[in-house]
Amino acid sequence: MGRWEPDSRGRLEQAAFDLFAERGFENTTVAEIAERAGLTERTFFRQYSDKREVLFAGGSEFQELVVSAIATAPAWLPPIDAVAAGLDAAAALLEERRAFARMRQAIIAANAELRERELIKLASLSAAIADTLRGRGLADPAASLTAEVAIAVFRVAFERWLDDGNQLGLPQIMRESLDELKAQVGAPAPVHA
Amino acid sequence: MGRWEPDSRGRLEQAAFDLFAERGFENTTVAEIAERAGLTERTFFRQYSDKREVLFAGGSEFQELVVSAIATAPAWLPPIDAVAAGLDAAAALLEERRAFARMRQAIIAANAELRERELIKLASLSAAIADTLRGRGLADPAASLTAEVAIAVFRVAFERWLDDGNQLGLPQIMRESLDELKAQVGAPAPVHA
DNA sequence: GTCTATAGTCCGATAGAC
DNA sequence: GTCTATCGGACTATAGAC
Repeated sequence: MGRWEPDSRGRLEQAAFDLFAERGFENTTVAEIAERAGLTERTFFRQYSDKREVLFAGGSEFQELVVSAIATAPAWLPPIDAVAAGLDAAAALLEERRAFARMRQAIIAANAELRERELIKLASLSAAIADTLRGRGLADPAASLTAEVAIAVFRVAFERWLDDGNQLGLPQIMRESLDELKAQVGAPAPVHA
Repeated sequence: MGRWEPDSRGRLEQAAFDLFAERGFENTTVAEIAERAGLTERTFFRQYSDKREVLFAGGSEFQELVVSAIATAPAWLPPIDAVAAGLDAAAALLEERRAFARMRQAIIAANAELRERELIKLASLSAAIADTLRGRGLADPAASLTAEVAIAVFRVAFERWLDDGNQLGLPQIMRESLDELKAQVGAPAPVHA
């Protein structure tokens, strides 16, 4: 046991999440978050590069899960199907945390700065996926494009899953979205005169 | 003629661009931009919601160009090909401003906040494209997915065009990227045991 | 056009763990 | 001793309020 209460990170994240949910991101100061966690502003900034980052702390584990699912998919799978395996892994994880995911997404949707931060996290995930695909022997630009497609499917499916009173599970929505995309992209180009 | 020098927006944009290029985004204060443009800090913030926005002022015309190209594409074109027409229009515009585009992209790439802002502008473009596709009668989620694919192709092609000593023109790189994506997504899924 | 709150940085001090 | 985590206060620039 140290001089201080343990798990300062967890306390900061919990406090931030609660306050953002209660009164919104911009009506919450870092000082208030720190105070609720029994810490100081200075400690907050030592743990998180900025105020937004506290909401995205879990992202790196998520990224590792997706990347490792793609990396360990059978070598004979075409890239788009390896990527589908990554989406399955992501879907399985999120499926268990639907209530939390919805609250978190509501906080993010309500604030432009948070939406920006979310996009850059997805871009980072896309870059990591592209890297993994290159590791499977896929050259650029195919690797980057396939990774972007994965993110597109994820984003659209995730939103549909949270949105309405959708009865379907996320894994299934993911697969349907990927099929829909294949249908669109594969549409035969008509012959012009 | 008014009491002040004309074109305060243009002067602010020029001053900001020059200063960002010289010493970087974060080493430039809004006060310095305003001073170089012969205006005050207050005037800057009346024109632009924040310091980053001055670099993205031209974005709305770009968006309108792309959207109108998609909207006016022949109705019998499948969505993915209508979107390709939009990419052609974008490519033609940028092709003429390669030097400017490269400098601007270098400024953006050097700063995380600017990269975030760029991503949200692309997300807004994606939403506008999806809207246009829905106007052509394409239902969701196909409209959103196709729009995301368009952005993915644009992003990858644009980067390749600026990157190396690439001799190819942007329109051609765009088309090649779209074909590459079609090849990846259309790859037949193998049959498992 | 002035005034102010907040984000975020920098320097240093402190106190336990190892 | 070294390492690491906390706290304190002063400071600048952004951005919004008045």
